[in-house]
Amino acid sequence: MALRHKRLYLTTAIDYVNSLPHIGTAYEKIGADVIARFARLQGSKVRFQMGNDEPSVNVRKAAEAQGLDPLAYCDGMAGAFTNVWQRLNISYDGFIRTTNAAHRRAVTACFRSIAKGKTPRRAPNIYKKPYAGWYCDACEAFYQEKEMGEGRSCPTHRLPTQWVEEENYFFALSHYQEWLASHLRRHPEFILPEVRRNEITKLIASGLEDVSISRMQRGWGIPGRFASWWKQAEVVHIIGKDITRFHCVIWPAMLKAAGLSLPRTIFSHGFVYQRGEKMSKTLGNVVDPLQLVERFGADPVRYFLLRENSFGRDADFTWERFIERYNSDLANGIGNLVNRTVGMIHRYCQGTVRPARAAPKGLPTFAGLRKGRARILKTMSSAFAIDRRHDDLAFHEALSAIWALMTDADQYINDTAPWERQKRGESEAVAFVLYQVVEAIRILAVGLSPFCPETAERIWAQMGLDAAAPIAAMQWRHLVKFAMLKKPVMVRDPRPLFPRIEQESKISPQAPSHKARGEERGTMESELIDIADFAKLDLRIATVTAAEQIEGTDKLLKLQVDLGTEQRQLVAGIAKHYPPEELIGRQIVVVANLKPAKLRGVESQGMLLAASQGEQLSIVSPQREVPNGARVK
RNA sequence: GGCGGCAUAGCUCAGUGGUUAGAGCGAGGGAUUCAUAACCCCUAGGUCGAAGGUUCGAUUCCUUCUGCCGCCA
Repeated sequence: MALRHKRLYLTTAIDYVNSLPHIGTAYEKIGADVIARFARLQGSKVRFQMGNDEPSVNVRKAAEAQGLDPLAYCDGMAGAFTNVWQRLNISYDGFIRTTNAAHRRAVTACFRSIAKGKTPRRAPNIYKKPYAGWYCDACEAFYQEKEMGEGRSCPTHRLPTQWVEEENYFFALSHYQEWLASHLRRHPEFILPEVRRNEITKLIASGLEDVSISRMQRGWGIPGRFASWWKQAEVVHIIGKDITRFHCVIWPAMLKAAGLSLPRTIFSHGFVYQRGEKMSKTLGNVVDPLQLVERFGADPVRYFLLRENSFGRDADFTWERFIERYNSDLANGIGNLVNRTVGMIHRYCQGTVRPARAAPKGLPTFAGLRKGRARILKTMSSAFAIDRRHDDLAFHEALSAIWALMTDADQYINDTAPWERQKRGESEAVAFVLYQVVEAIRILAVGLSPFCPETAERIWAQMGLDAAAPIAAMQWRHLVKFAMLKKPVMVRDPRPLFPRIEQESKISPQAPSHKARGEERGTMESELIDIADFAKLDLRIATVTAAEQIEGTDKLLKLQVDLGTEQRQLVAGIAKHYPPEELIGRQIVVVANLKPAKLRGVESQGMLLAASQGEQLSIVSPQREVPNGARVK
């Protein structure tokens, strides 16, 4: 089954608006968006629904803190949220706010039909019962005596709780226990991945208690918790693993009670950690998706999060890995492939790609093209198949299938070396090689389009493929066919899709304007070292006593150096910059406590320091002569 | 405390009851120049968390332990 349906109703959790979306919130929407886009690519009709959950005590407090009316505050947050989603290219069709009149009406109607109905045990779904207990405003929850800390403080906020007595409406969740259990047995794909399903299965088996659904006086607007639940009949619902319980137990039971159909699947995704730690405002390690998008664009962010892990698992965000992925996969990978291909088409084919049938004789065919396409089709189909055989949404596998074809294309180019054929006048062969590579890039772009829609479009435009058909018109089935081009197309000027992130910016990857916000303090600190780290280096002055080129290499020199107390042999990759004789007698700086290593079979007992940038290189020497063995610090 | 999951190369992860346990990234070397110092080729000898057990044989099965994580109490 799974996404083969003609219609897909896809929803995400609705977000609380007491703080701006962070990268974990974005993870959910990005994952859902990829599903939506893939389903559209397969020809399904998709309704992709997101929203904000507005009325709550915390929101009221946040609004008050800013001197705003709650609704005005929520209006502002709704704008802020949708702005982030738009910047991330989340293709939602509807954005609901729980304060919307339409939503209120729907909830009220839903509530009424629940109230009218009976439980499977023929009792009223909703009943009134006085309730009294210790209540925490911040959590909006009651606590048992034993759960609370000293002075009856709330266990999470450590704030004093209050004794509250109120008339409460209860939903008879306990009566739905058997029904839920059997639904789960019959429809294992109702909760995915399996870990989460098992948790819920056990929770249900251990017994369910009725839940209070009213908190009339405490919030503002619509009554309490009930407002969190949607009334819509959905097919696939994407949520975070923290709210599995509510969305997989209480919500389905209420839908059932209201006589509504259930979602086919509730998929519970993982979290995004920052350097293995939970992101939190107190730790100051919250990664702002907007900042990332402003600096790198939406696609690198989307790509990174989806490439690092399958969707059900936790992802970890670190600047190092982000930059690593960006440079190696995006800049050096897809970016460079498109760039070199477009460049060659300009140079060798007057900027024109011509469809061709058969390869000129003597030219190796691009065997990887067929194979790669088949693999992409297969892997992507199963990666998006949300069913019990495919427990997880394996976005990362889909991406690695796409990348495998990309690598093959690079290899094919190197093997056939169009630049050499061009010199030999084999223009027909050159044109055919490039035509096949364009075909590969076309497949890559379509496969990539759910993940990185902007990039797919840019590739499309740069290759001139939009002259044949807009990428939006591309369907999954177009990947099955080879030779889509009917007539020649002109490529545009090559423009790098992803400029490399250079080494320098590694130290502070975030834009300077954001530094002051102090949001990534965790990252900043971890990239600084303290004096003890520096002290680990044993840097010493030495004089070069002998130097010779290592045979069979053009970069390596073998040096003998006098460290004062001992002689050492070093291997240094500076032969292109220094003839051996120029080094003899010169003083250098040596890392004396470096683990020895063998380079081309020659042992190197340390390394010399040199400064380099681009083609320039200079060894580091003391400005005045000092005794050999002198410590550098 | 109960239940469950995980622990594999520097990093992120695949994987299998059996001759030499894999990939990507990083690192080193080579080759090359169409390209964003890129692409391509070669190089990783890792007690497969620890200890026992089952087996002709275990990283892969079982038990215990340790560490981390999740759910629950």
